[in-house]
Amino acid sequence: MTETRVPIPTLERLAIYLRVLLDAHEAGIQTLSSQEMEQHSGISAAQFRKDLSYFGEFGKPGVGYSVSGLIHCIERILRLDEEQPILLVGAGNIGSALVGYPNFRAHRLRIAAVFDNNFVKIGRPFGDLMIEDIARIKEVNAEIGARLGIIAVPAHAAQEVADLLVEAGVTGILNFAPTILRVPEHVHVRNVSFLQELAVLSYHAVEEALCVNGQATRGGKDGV
Amino acid sequence: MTETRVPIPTLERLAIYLRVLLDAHEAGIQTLSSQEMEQHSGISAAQFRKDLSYFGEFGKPGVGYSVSGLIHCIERILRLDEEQPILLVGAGNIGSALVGYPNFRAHRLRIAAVFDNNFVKIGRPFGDLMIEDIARIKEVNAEIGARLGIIAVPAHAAQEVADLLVEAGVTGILNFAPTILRVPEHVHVRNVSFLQELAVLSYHAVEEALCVNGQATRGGKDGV
DNA sequence: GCGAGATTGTGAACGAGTTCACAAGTTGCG
DNA sequence: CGCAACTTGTGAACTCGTTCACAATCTCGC
Repeated sequence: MTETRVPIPTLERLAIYLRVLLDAHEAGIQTLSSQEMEQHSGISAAQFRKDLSYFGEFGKPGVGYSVSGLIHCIERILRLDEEQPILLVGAGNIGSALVGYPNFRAHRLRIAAVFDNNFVKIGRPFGDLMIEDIARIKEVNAEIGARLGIIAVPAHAAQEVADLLVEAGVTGILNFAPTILRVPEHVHVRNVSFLQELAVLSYHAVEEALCVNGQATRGGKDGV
Repeated sequence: MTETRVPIPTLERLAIYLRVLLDAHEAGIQTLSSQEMEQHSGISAAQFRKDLSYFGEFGKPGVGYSVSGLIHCIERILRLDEEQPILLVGAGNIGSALVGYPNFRAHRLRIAAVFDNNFVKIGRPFGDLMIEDIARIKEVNAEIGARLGIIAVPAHAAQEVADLLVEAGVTGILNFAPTILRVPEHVHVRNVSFLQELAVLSYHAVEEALCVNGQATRGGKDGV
């Protein structure tokens, strides 16, 4: 148990490995080598071994990794070995998609409560939950004890919601609003931005199109 | 992947700069220094200048950057200077959230068509579009000419949809399905995975909780 | 017009994360 | 048992992106 800092990319990949392992388990496969993981995940065998080495030794030389054993280990590492309750703020389009997202269950993630500030929405059903008043978030989380929160509100309200989540005891925030959140040192934020993703693709997609035409890749007008 | 002269993190940040600039423009600010950008974006001034330096010189020493001028330049770099049509595949929860996402317009991204394979859904209205048969995607895109596609279907159907998108002429894919897509060399894929993001947060959130019992916390900046 | 103050653009130093390469461990078979 | 075929775990080399530091450039006030 060497207490080295784990790179964030490593954590991101752990989730990918876990998905591949769950698929393999489903398919009845009992053992997997790093080589096979490379084929299924697109991540190099060396990278896979290195990533795991941050946490310990899980494989057997000459054999590979026990699928069910490694599933268990990664789940423990990612704290997915027991149910993680999540607070969702924002009962709009994105919130709606999230409560209906079927893949959470396999990772023991569960949206435990939904909040909004729109008094028309408060009290209405949302998935199999009921929309609660954002003003009651601290009170509600005193019972739930969630450490994770999701912000799915318009940008102008995001910072205020973040403050409320932190106050309610949340230490990890998944932010769908296009804003930089300011949070205390001990709180972690990850942003999901469709626009950002599409912008990067937009750059490449058209770049590719220009390359195909044998044109210069910079500055010129694209011929119609 | 093709040769990447510009680092991908740089492209991701360009989208952030653009957002800050649009806000500043809205607020009537006409000039911005890299220092001020740092305060608004959380990205270091040096990083900001370095990022821009990949594409040319946009600022004036002693003054800073013209807000409207830089907006225009970044839009051109990201190919957001004229409307980008997008094909959306999957008229489920996520697709629904996407067509209702209000922030696309500011970036001139427009979902131009929605496809599904469920014959019950085909022909029904979806936002201000009508759901079309996935079988007709190539035919439809012959008119639209979209280079970007979004996959918002269950994992088991994602690869098939990717193949269809590529065949229809798409060169950039935003993938919401938890699967590794295999695509030709010239096609770029970006994956959006709620589970992955939450898994990373889960690790940190509980880690923090454990650290509270005696250990110092370590500040982490998350990419945006 | 000129010096003071501000800010950019960028080569160079640095560092985090990836890839490499190989010793050490495991299995199976003759 | 001993050798051949595999596979892991990991220090070391390397790559790529970030940070630093400073010359060059620009504006403003006097």
